[in-house]
Amino acid sequence: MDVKTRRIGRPRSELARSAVLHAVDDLLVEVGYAAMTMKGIAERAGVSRQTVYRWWATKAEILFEACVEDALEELAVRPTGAPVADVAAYLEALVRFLVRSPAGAAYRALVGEAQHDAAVARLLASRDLLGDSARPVIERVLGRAALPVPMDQATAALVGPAFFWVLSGRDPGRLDVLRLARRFLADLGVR
Amino acid sequence: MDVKTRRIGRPRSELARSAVLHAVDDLLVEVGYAAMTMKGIAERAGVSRQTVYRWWATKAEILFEACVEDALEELAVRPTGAPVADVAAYLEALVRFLVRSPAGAAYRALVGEAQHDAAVARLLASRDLLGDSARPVIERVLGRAALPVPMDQATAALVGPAFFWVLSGRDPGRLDVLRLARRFLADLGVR
Amino acid sequence: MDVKTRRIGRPRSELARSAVLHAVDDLLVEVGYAAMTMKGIAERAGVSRQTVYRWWATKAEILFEACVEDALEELAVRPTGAPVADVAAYLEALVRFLVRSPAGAAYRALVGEAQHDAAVARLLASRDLLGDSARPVIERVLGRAALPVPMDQATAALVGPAFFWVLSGRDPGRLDVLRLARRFLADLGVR
Amino acid sequence: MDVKTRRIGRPRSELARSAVLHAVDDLLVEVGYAAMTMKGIAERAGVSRQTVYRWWATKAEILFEACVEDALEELAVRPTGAPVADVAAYLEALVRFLVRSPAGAAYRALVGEAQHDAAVARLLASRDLLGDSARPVIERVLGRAALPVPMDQATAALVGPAFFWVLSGRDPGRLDVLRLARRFLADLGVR
DNA sequence: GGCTAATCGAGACGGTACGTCACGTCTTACT
DNA sequence: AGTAAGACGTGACGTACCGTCTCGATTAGCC
Repeated sequence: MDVKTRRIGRPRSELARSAVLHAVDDLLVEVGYAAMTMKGIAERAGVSRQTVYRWWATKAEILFEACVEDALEELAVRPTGAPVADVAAYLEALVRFLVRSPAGAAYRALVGEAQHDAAVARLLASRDLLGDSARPVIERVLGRAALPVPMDQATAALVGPAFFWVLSGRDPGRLDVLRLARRFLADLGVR
Repeated sequence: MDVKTRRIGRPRSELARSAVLHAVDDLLVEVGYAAMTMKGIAERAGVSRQTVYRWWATKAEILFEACVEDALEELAVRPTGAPVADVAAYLEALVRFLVRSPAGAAYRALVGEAQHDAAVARLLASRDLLGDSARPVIERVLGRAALPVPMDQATAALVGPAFFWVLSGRDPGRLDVLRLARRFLADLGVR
Repeated sequence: MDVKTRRIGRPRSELARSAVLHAVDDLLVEVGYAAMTMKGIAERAGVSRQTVYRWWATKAEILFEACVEDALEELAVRPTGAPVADVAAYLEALVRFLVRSPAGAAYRALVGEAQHDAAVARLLASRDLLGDSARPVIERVLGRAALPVPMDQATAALVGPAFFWVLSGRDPGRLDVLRLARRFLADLGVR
Repeated sequence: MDVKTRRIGRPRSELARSAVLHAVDDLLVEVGYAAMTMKGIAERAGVSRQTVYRWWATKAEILFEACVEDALEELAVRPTGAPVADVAAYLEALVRFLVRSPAGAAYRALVGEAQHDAAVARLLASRDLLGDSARPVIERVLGRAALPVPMDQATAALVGPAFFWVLSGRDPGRLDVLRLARRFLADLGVR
């Protein structure tokens, strides 16, 4: 540990930290974002309310910290060599993340909150989880070809339809991932 | 007046109803969704809290009622005869709606809330505002040609990228609407 | 009916009046005074709220009107000829009235309310139910003898102990009515 | 400090406690029992509503806590040596307490409430203020003589007439305290 | 081993909004 | 004019959570 960050006094309890993060994960699934309160998180974590407030200002902050690592992992797909398969696999992982994963539920909750809370919007903007996960897929299928549009336009084209499908409450099973993948590649000029 | 709609007792005050709907519109802009409370709505509307609760169970319900008509109007675009222009105009209207319009702000807030409130999700699902606005555009540019994919897939393809762009907090001015329109039409096989 | 008291318009509904008085009786027993509301009375009587308010200003007024006749009847005792028996019988009737009778419950409720509501106090003062019921008993046992104290002092001496006993929540069965009767008569100088 | 009384967490604010008790005293005099609300008490005491609810469930509980000490003090009379004078002085103190004292007003309000609220009845029964104040007077005038009746019957005989006189709204100035004292002593067989 | 300092738990504090209830008034149509 | 129906503004109810605060207890590094 860095000498500068060494501080006297009782060190922060790693137990308390992880208990809070797990409590948030659990509570999001059990009671939902709206019904999740700082008080409830503290009680569920077996930690005092003061301790929660000492380290996080809002439940959004806790949730964000709790879901970032999981999100990155769940959105990474292994390359197969076939562009269509790669893109389709990514889209499937994306839908699965948004619909099934606790981290995805947290992410959707945060996106929702960001629509009416500027602080949460800033928090989300600090880490473009979906864009960052789409970029390596796009770069891989392009190979050495040039990207005909800016990267963020490309990621929006790739991610957008699935994102809208899920967030507007449509049945995830009915999304035609393969067709979306083909369209996307055709548009990029791949194959 | 219709015999069926004749009711005994004091009739509902149209003044109170519209005052509440306007108050909700104003408050959403001024304080945002999260800080908007039933109490605040009642006070802003100059109406009793009880009256608000008599007719709406949640602020989401009020917001939904307040934004539906505006949304339909703002998302309707006049046909120009040129498919690319029509689609691009629709996308521009969609982005403008989501970003600038009070009704669009309400809609975004509701979509956000729907991510962690099943009742709001049901409310939104009862009226597919974006899908319904996209369908006539798609039908018009198709003319007599057949739609190669189910309509909801097509609307998702059209709406999704712009929807994601806005909800993920990207700069609306940097979205290449024309390119999205061309891609969409190419994919439909139009022209 | 007197020509002078004839009024134009729809005459007062006797059905509504008695329905309200009965509803008050029932509700006092079922839910108690505190939980008895004007709204509840109206609903129980099958009468509109407005009709209740038109004729009575408070639930105390209704209750008073509902209990006066019953009270007078229940507090009247038949003379036996023996002073001690007469007085004891009266005290027993008094305790029974206060403890068991619905009208007595109403009376106790009104006495209670009168302690912190001047209007109810005036209402009760307009009809000295307990004093009026004690007076004939006292006059009878006195016969032609003169009352050595003012009548209200005598009624207080007679009624007071039993009244306190019941209103202070003591067990009614443990009150020694016979002894109270003997003391009272001794003090009056009877026999 | 005693180990048992040591408590973790922030200790209860004595300021808040006494502010509430004083507020209740004041409000009873100013607005009366019925118009006294938990909200009003909190505001008058400069204390949050939650704090009031944390320590007392009803306004009756607050009132009871506020009046017990005062009542005991005001109902204690100094012995003079003369039984008639002692008893008469007690009755005068009793009437003064019930009619003039704020604590007495609180007591009357509670007795009233107890007639239609079982919880208040229990509260009052837990502390027989009037009986407890009468007992020492009775024991003193008795000296070494035996009490010919159970103590509660004796206290009822002593307290009852004055209690009834006041609670039935009669003019306190017209109560013949001296005569009541003489009758009471004669009945006990004193002198 | 004592001192300093930050953390932790517990829980009371003043606030504010919640959703409900009853209040008493009113506006309708009907009788 | 009286009535049933029912919406209206008002305001207290009791609860929940907010974010802050004051405690005592704990746990480290430093002298």
